Amino acid sequence: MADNDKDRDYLAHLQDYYTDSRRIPSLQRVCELMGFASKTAAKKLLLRLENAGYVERTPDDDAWIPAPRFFERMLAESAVPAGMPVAAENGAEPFMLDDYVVKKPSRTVMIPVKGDSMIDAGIHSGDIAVVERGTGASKGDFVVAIVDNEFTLKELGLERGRFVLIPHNPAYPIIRPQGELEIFGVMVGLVRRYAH
Amino acid sequence: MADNDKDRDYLAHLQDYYTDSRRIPSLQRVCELMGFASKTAAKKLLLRLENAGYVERTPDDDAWIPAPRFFERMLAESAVPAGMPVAAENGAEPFMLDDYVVKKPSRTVMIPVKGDSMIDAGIHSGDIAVVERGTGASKGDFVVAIVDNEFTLKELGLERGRFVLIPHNPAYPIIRPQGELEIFGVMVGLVRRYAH
DNA sequence: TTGACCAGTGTCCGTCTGAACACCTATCAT
DNA sequence: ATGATAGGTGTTCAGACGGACACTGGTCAA
Repeated sequence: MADNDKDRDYLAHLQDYYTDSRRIPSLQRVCELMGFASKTAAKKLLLRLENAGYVERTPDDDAWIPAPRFFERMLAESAVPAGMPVAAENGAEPFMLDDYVVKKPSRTVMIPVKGDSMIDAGIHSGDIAVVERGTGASKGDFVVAIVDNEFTLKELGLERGRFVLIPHNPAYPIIRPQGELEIFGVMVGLVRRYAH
Repeated sequence: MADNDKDRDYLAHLQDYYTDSRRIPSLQRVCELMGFASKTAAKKLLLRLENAGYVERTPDDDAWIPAPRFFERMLAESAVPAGMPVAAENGAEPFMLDDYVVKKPSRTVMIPVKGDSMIDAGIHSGDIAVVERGTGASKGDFVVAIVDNEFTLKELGLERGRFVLIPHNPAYPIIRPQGELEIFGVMVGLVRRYAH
């Protein structure tokens, strides 16, 4: 009932196709992708995947669309490569990147990081900060504040009862806002991409 | 050439449809949605939206798919500073992070980072490395290698014609493998979560 | 006034699509 | 041995789909 090895491979092909084309292909294209000779095979495959929770039908029932599980990735257990590369896939559990880092989608925004004021916290220029708005910030949180009409990512500190913004880079000074400190949101995650 | 008021409204309908069905509807359904009587109107609308960068064709040119601008949302509420950095709202498209960091789903594995040997590169213990397998690694890439039957994340260096593994932490030595260097994959991304 | 432009109409047509059905053939428990 | 099950083939068929084309009616600048 669950997905066997072959279906897993088919699913991988579908996922690759989806990242390129952002849609589930037609039955004919599924045949081309998987090497099927008959559209019936493609349809049965999709039904199997639907049963396993990877794809579903639109509300109007006129097309296939990815279901949440479609975007699962494999999380390896770093401790055990166990020699064989294949084994790494065995010791892996499903993992959803977006769910991992985004808890409140409607209140979450991505903000590119500029500058190196947080470099000592492992936050580089060009990284993307995952920021949750409307959440109460407390001492020690990394927050995106609005200072001088600009976004600033800093650690929220407390100094004699007043909030201050602490950079993680000795070259930058602690910011002590005179008026009210306007906090845009709390940083809940970080995403970085390595070009290569 | 840009979008006028009416097209803006049409786009909103399309976006609503997309959040329900996660696909761009067929020309006929566009007609139903917008109240068109002729499919030609629908097609021309899509062409206009394509021109404005909201939708695009699949690589195989056999269907419409949303383009990046399709997921734009006005961040209008709450006085946003002028010249604010490009903030992509999530909400409508819950899978943006995944797109951002994963290019080849079938070959991508998430591996939790252990230890602080890459701390100077902004990679902390507990972070999750996004690793692409089967991609040729070259000097300067961050790679996951298999050393002593364990995963190791290091920079791939070249030393007198031999590959070496360079940690980004002065407390760790450069690893010079005697035999063949077994490379599991190339690090293409990083995901971190801040508990709060 | 005129003409260009553009959103939208109406219609035709080839083809791509998905549904349905009969059939084949490994695998596997009985 | 023998069914039953399940993945896959081959074929037919109605209709949905998108492309193309001629046309209409507003708007706006010349």
